[in-house]
Amino acid sequence: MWLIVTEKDNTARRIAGILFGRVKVRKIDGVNVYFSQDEKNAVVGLKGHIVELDYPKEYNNWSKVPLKSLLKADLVKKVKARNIAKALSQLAQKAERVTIATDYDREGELIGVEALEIIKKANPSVKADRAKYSAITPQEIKKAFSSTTKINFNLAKAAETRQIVDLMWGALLTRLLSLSSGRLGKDFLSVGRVQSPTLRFIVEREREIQQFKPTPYWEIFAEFENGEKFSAKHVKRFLKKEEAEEAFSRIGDRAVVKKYVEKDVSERRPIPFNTTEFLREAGKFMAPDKAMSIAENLYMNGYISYPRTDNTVYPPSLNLKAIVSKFLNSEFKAEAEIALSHMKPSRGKKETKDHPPIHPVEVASRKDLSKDEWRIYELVVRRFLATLAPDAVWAVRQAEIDASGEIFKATGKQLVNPGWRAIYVYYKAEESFLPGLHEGQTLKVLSKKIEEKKTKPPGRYTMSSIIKLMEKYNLGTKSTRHEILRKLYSRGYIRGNPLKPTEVAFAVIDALKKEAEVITLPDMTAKLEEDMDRIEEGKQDQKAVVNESAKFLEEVLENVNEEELGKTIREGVRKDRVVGKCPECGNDLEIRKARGRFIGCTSYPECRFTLPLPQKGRLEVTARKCDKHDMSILRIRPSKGKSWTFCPYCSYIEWKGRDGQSQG
DNA sequence: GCAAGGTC
Repeated sequence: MWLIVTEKDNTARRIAGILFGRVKVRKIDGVNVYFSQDEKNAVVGLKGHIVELDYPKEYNNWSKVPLKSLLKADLVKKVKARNIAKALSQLAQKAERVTIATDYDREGELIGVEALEIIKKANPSVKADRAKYSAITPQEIKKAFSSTTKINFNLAKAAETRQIVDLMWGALLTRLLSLSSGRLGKDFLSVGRVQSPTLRFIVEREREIQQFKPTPYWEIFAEFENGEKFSAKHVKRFLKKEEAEEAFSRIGDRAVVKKYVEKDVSERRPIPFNTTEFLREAGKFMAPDKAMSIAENLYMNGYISYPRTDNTVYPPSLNLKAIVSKFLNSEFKAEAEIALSHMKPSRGKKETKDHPPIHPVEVASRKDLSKDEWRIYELVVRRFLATLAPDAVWAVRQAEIDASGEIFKATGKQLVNPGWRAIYVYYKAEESFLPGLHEGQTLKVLSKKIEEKKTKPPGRYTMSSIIKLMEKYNLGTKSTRHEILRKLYSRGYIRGNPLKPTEVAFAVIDALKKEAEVITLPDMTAKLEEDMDRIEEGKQDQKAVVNESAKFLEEVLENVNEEELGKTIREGVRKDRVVGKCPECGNDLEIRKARGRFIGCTSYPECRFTLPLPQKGRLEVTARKCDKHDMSILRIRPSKGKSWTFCPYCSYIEWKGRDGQSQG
């Protein structure tokens, strides 16, 4: 038998369809296997990595295992998907040839080799080869399977090295920080090659905001008239009040048009969606992890294409016109017609061969989908149609006006041909008015005003802007970035959106910068990429790369002052428990634990002010404050049901009020 | 109970 192994069930099914025509599906150990009619060929799909690298059981007790021993431990491969491993072993016994047809990239090569190792154990004499394809189309698949190559074990080795290095650094530093600060169990503090640099970006932005000193400046505005009224802004930003006032007083009641231009400016249609762009846009109304899971669902149900892609260029094999035509019989009829009138696809900078940009594949109707699913589906449809539509055209007018030597600028923008904007309705077209003028024309100055403003600190990152930043620095992959963010939330490192780091996050980043700064920098990923390339080329071996990491980490352990490290982190943890100021003595109020949890004053026993707290459910301090009491809003996440938020002081007052009534 | 990477 010829056995073909793909990265996931879905591609197994499609490849079997292309290669065999008619397919017999049978479940082996609960796993779909796609056979040809004569059962001489079979395709089976994995679930990505089916084995996981880990420390042996003896290393499980964090408190008892010396950290140093983690550096010398032999890692083991634990089977994660037991049923798939069993199915592979069974199929292997009947197979004389196995073709690895996982994704054509580094991680895919390792995923394939993992499966091959299980197969070889069951049948050592099986012959193995590799099929490489970059699109699941009949031509491409047939070509790949008629011209298979050798398995690239060096490439798999490179991916495995990444796993070892990530685990080693992650486990050692995670345990070091958690142990020294006493944050054990579910409260542990994680460290990693991707999450820590990401967190550092967030922490450093917050520090910039905290240290920001607003400086005042002055701007001058004026209203002019040539029959029609319009306003304009002085070209200069004044840093001194006196200068602004001098300029202001010079402006008389007449002005002259110095320059005037009218032109049509076209605004390019948006580029096709890759995962990052998609999550960024969905981020306007939905959290990225939710948007991602909905997109996966829509994909599984055949409404949209594969949502994990870096590609922003439609491949020529994609029949765009056929897809657009489907929407002529849908509520997007008008939009589809605009696209069909043009049909010139835009293209982004990134072109990869793995998957096409995200696009709809089937027409859905509103009643087939939940409300959120529909919003995501609609976004994908509108984006797709917009990428094929004509550019938008704006009529732009620009004027420079001289008012007694003071120069003002005014612009008018009017959308004359909406093009793609009629389809992609997520950006508002902001129009502004300027009447037609001509150079040398005299204007009346109707009014003038001077405004004091202040420079503003940079904004916090949002979920979508941080994902964009991660992409820029090559941190994580299209499939993991949103999960890294989720991790930062669940570790209590960040709160809210825009992202606000907690005090623990500050403490963790400060501690890491002092003890092992490389783990907080994107450079580490860059260096690892270089090492992996060299391993793939056969110029570097795994051991050398792993030893280099071990040596560095050993030095960290030798130089670290655990007591001091623990102290800084514990101080951060303490600050995160502070919810506001005590109304009786003005000291910090914090979440405390005695028999149950409650809010108490830090100057206890001098001050005995307390507030009650619900005893059940996970308690979180949110980034928001109550307007009335300047106290942090708290959130309870019950084990079942929806989470809810409250101000501890407000709800205490309310509760006391009700109590008073029942007694009186 | 640790990482990041696949996939669900």
